[in-house]
Amino acid sequence: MRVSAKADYAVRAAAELAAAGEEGPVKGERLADAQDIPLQFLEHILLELKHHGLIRARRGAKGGYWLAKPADEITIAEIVRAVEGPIAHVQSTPPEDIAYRGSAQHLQEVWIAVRASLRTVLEEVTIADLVSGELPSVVSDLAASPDAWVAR
Amino acid sequence: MRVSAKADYAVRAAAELAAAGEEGPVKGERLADAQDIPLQFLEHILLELKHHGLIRARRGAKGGYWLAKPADEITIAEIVRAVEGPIAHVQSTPPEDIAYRGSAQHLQEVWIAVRASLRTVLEEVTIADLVSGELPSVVSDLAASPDAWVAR
DNA sequence: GCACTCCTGACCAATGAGGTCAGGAAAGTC
DNA sequence: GACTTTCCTGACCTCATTGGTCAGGAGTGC
Repeated sequence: MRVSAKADYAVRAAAELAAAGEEGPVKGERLADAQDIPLQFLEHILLELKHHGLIRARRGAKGGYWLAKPADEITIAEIVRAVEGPIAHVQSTPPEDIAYRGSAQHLQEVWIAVRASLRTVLEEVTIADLVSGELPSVVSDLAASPDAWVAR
Repeated sequence: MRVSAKADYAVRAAAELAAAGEEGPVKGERLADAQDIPLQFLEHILLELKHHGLIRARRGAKGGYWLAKPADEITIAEIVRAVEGPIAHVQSTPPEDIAYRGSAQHLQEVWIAVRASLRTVLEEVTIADLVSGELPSVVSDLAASPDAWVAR
């Protein structure tokens, strides 16, 4: 139930690419500097994003990375899945494939609801939303409650 | 973003205890059998739940475990926190303590919303709800959508 | 005294997290 | 063609976590 450094880094790098927009390929080093991410680690992450078709790259002088799609067509969920794998799996199996016995019968519905609630946030926010700061209302409503900001 | 075996096991054991109700202490072995959980592993988990004040136990013949509070006062969130630690931390720090730079400024709100959405499910469902199958409407609504049951 | 059951710490193998290092392979420049 | 730049890739490293097992100690009830 935690967010890994990799996922956090990947989203931040994507945001930086979106902000760069049409100004041509952005070097890995610039992304690393802008977001304070270890360069060599970031390169591995960018490679994964590339393999999943979310970004593209060119080598050599004038080389760098750019988004493979418009920023408003890339969701945070896609990025998280690319680097962390499936969301909200239980013991590494998807919740719809689990059968519970006895008193735990209905636990499956709970894990399904957990995944669904994560999706309502992660699949709703695009990189463009993130950069502009205009988050979908589902999300800004959740983040607006003072309760959401306190630890438990 | 995954649910560990420990959390899954812990919730299932708690459900079994709730179902046993007033019939006195339940042996670890019976819980393990009923929910198909490795006994020795389960014992460690039950110990953690006990240390967090969620269950109680007595040794010896006629010994066993029982819930420390009424089942409708124990939420799934409490159980998950007891065995997995804080929910939705980013790189092991709570989202409210992270400061993002540049284009990632608003990422903090996103992670806060992620945590809030998890809480709306996990803090709403009690062990009593789970056993009875009458889940809160927030949760059953989420689980009712066919969309929630398909992988991505 | 004895059986029963929980309690606890030590241990273990496999995996993931969070990186670093070294070199190779394209792309552009002179 | 040589050189520089930048991405690409695999190997490696340390440490913590996951998902357990094992062995024994300590209460409890009869």
